[in-house]
Amino acid sequence: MAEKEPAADVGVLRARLASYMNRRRLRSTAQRRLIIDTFFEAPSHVTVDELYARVRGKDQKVGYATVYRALKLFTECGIAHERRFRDGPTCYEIGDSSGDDHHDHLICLECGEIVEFHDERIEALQEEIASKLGFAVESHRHEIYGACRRCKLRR
Amino acid sequence: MAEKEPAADVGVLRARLASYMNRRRLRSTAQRRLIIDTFFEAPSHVTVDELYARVRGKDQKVGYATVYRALKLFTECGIAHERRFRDGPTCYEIGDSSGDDHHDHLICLECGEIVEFHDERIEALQEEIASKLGFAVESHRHEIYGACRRCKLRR
DNA sequence: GTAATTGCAAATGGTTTGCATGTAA
DNA sequence: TTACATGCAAACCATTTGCAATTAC
Repeated sequence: MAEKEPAADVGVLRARLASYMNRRRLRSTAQRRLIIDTFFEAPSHVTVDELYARVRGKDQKVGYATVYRALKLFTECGIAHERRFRDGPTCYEIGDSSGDDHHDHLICLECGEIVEFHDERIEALQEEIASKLGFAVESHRHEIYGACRRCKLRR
Repeated sequence: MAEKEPAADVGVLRARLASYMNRRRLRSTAQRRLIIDTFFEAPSHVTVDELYARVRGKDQKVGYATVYRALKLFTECGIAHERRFRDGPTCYEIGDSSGDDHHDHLICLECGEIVEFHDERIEALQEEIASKLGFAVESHRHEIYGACRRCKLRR
């Protein structure tokens, strides 16, 4: 898994966070700056523990709760998304800068690799099914579990 | 939500449980019989708390852990399935007697109603997407959240 | 009689919160 | 100066487990 893919436009995400914090009169502290920088450097899906470990690697004094609170803040302002796959721990993914970044996930059951996908045909079928059953779709979650290429070959 | 839909063939489910218990030399106790009967009478998706309350309604002495352990047993032998929607509590659904009962869910965000669906076209698209990305599909989870007919009208 | 089962209470694991202290604005 | 933020420990919640007593077989 690459440490850093093209990277959603980090500048836009920083701006969105800044604007949200401004509106709410929240403060820019050393810890928050450290956590946000660390979050952007990390792989696109991190657990709280992983992020906490990375943050602690740079500053031993940051508390666990602070990382939790920061991730909650990032989630609220839309620069991060909470994901809970299977029974695994909650992980956070860096949000797309467009603000409309819906996608679904393929998860490798062996190595944990996560690949994103988006397919309009499936989206359309969902709408069709929902309306047939009388539902108005608001959101959805679609996860496919299996073995990634590498793990398939390894066997 | 109906208390009881046509009901997956309860007899078959009971037989599957019995056979599983036989194989493992597990015992038929009053508590287990009570819990299984209560589970079959309940709506098709119940949380542990709901089931526990129903069981307690019939026998004050049954412990919480016993209900948990029974549900774990039902899940292991395939007559029940664990589902975790959104952040809500884990709920258990009565398994289909056929043993091959894959389906996905539409969940009403207002009243919690759960409707099941299955669509071969989506299944096929999943396979297509996965194989394009090098994955061998093992299972999936697909949940659509929105407003059910009744809740849409109520607004 | 032996091993599985139960009920209780205590332990667990992940997450949140209260509060005194620290600090950005 | 005055909220907001932090770090810690304690609280929380859902779930699991250890154990002595009970019960099915």
